[in-house]
Amino acid sequence: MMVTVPVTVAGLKKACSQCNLLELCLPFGMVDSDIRRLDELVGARRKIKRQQPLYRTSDPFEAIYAIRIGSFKTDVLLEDGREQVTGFQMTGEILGLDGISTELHSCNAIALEDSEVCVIPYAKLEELARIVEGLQHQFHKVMSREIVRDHGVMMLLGSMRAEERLAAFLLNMSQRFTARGFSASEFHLRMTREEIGSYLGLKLETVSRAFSRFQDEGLVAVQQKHIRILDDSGLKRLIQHQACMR
Amino acid sequence: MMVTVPVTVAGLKKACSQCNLLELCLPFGMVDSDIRRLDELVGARRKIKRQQPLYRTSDPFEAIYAIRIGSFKTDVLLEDGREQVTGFQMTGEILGLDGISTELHSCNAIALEDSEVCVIPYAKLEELARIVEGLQHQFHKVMSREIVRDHGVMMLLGSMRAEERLAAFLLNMSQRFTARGFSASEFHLRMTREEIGSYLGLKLETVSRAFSRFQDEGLVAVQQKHIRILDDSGLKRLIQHQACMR
DNA sequence: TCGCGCGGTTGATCCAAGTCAACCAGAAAG
DNA sequence: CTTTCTGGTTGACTTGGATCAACCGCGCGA
Repeated sequence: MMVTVPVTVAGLKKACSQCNLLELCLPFGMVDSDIRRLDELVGARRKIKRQQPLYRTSDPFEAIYAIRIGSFKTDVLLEDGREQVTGFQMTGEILGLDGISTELHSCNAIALEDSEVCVIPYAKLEELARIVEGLQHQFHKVMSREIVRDHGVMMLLGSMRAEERLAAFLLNMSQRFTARGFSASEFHLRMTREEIGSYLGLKLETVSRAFSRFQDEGLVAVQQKHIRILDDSGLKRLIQHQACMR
Repeated sequence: MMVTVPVTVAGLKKACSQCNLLELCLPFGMVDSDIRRLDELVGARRKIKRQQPLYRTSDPFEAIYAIRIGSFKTDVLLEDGREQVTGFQMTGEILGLDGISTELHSCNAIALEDSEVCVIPYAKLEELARIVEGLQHQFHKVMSREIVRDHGVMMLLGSMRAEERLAAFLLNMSQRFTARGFSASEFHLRMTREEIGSYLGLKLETVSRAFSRFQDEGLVAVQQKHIRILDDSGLKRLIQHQACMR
């Protein structure tokens, strides 16, 4: 059943220049005068309720989205129902880049909690990027960063064992929470064990067991979705521990 | 030991407009008049001998590369020596996009055979993309396509079993050879079993065994690197066969 | 307040892929 | 022509993570 998602066509100017997500989002690294020109770019904001899609596979592509509030997962589905979570996105991160290539979205973007995004109409973005050099450059960096991130996930999926994957995941989350001004050592995961498992190429039981083992070893304190990292360097060591076996 | 790679600073104009790779490469979908403007973009060509790097992790990023002749692999290395092959690239495909985000390359690009690339200085590309709308759009599509491709690999690594991964790999190679005017059913792989394994998140023995099983089942004829696909739809079926188990 | 259901944990067992090891074939070097 | 080396195949055995199943506990709605 298709639910129409409320669209706030707020005539709000100053979308970017007054946003405190600046240094995490598309405008990062742009000069103030250029950022002011971005304000005209963000046409509207859109609220997405928990578990609802921002877009779905094969939806026509018209815009990319900057997360203002909340968080998302992206996933691809195989015909037989298998799901692969391809990423988790937090405030300031950009969603929808997958759609540019075919002008259809190639994955689903689902809100992990009640969220809000800035809608950036793609045609407008290209137009403005031709005029504002800083925007062009930043946009390319955002896409490139996504490619680099994906390579990291491939490394994770292709070459690491279960505990290494989870350790890498936790350190990555910690680092991203830090960048947003939250605690590096204590945070709340928005996704289920199953979603973490899908992202890491593991079953939820394996994720759960790895969490328990980390807890036993005093690396983290886990209470459901609430995580406290007790031994950051222990987790880091875990990722490279293979070194001694070669 | 660092080997200086020969750089042909050919003053050859008409780089793109006379290239028969057109419809596979960056200019795909651009109008003729725009393509002619691309000619000034391709500064030089560069030959890379088999096994030699086009660029390496943490090399400064200055240009992206279009493959004219030959093929490459890209990989990332972990401190402990583990290698993850992140992709195999053929003629017309673009290398180096990973470098835009940090202005340092984040992977190694190694020639699988004696190869030649067109060097596209990145600063020049951005400049021209601001003027030539078609170029801008194409370039974005190329980056987006890379992101979508990466998501496919994640699906492969995260959710598929060994034989499914190899089947998907073979079908993908077949499809890309076809696009280049070669036979869809008979081709020569340029990479070793170990490289295929690294790409697919498997050990070379597992790759070898899967090849043998495919051969036994009459799906393909394998003779070292020479592959003949005998039952294309059998391979396709294999990828989705999980459906019946749900 | 109680009961229900979803998400999470834990245990027992199984199996796909990894590991280790021997061997083979073709290409390159002497 | 023989030797060597690299890449590939195959077999025997091991193992990490999947599977199956029971159970727990928190949060929510009646």
